[in-house]
Amino acid sequence: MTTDGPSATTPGAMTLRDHARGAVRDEVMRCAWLLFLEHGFEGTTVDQIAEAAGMSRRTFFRYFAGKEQLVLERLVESGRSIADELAARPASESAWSALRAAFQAVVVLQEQHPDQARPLMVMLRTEPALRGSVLERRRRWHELLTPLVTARLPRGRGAAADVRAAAVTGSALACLEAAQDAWTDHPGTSLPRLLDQAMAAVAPL
Amino acid sequence: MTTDGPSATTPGAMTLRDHARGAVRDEVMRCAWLLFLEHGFEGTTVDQIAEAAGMSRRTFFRYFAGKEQLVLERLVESGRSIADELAARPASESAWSALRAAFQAVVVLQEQHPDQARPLMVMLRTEPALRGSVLERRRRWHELLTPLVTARLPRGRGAAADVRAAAVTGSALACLEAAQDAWTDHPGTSLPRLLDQAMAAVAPL
DNA sequence: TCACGATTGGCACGCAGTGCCACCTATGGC
DNA sequence: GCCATAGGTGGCACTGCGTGCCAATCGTGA
Repeated sequence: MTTDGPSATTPGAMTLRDHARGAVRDEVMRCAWLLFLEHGFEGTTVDQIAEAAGMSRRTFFRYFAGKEQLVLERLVESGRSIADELAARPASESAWSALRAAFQAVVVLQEQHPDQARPLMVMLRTEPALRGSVLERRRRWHELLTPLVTARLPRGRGAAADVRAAAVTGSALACLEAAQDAWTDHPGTSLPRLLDQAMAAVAPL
Repeated sequence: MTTDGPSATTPGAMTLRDHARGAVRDEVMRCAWLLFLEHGFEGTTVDQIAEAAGMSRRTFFRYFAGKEQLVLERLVESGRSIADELAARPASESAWSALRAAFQAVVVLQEQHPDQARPLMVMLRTEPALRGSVLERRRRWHELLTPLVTARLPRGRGAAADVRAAAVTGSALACLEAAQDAWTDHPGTSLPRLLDQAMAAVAPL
């Protein structure tokens, strides 16, 4: 019994239980989100979430490893899509340009649903307890993307190869964050445009 | 009564109490560090730290806002020094080069005391509870450095100016982290050299 | 109908952090 | 010397998160 959802080892085998489990998870996240919007993240207790979702506190912890997981869940999903996009870019493309292109799907998705994305962004920066989750997301995306970036960099040996790919990946993610922050602060701006400006300010696209 | 140490509003007025308070804080941090090395961060309880330092649990929380603070303390200090170095660089220097130079002091200091720095780095990456602290440090450094970086960038207007400075600062910090990570993983490497490689891989120095 | 596994909920922990209050101690005025 | 005051200290109780354990329950198949 894990809290990771449908077993990742057998992706094709979605049993009836897995579907039910997924539905329950979605419902809990929906209830929790409403409470977060009303009372904030810290101001909402697990007991309240469990009650709103119609389950006991103990059962809640069988579906989610913790309260943070409710927020983290949404963030980590996009990482896979970025990695897929990056892998699909032509091999001739530079790492920086490929990363910019790989971010496009996430950025567009975010801009299409500002009513969902903006409150989330605000909450992530407002609530101190959630700052760890942001780093966690960043870390996982970094882990996912770094090997793909390595392939697009001139060959190096030893620690030099590692550090370059990590630096490029981390910088790109920093640009993404900067763009998202600016977009959150300045309503009416275009997120893809901000991302272009951010990444162009660091290295030529 | 705060937990921020000597009152920041009157930096010159170090009363006798402030000195005593500082000494106690140092001693608690020393005791805590020994326990962290032995049992890990999560494996050490506040009660153990308080007992080792010869005070009650309640009193501990009057000196530190929480257990994380014991680790965070050491990290945030360096931020001021980086900001000072950056402000002291010639105005003609590019933002990227100035940032590289501003990191030098911290990087050299870290390399001079690997026996202290390495376990800290390892702990920061190993303990999930400390990941939030890392982000917190990063965030504060970012806040400190961004305005200084803005001055070294070509003029922009509105959100464009903000996002560029934030992106450049964030990228530089990402390079620093990448270099520190590689240095932690590969004993015997030169941290300043790794930082050069990291930053050069993103933008020309 | 029975047996089996999975889910659930309740209970009791341990740990972090906080508010409140009583105690002690150092300092200064009388 | 005596007392008043302020600040440090410790104890107690409380909320909240997260976990281990166990009994009750539900669904499924034999």
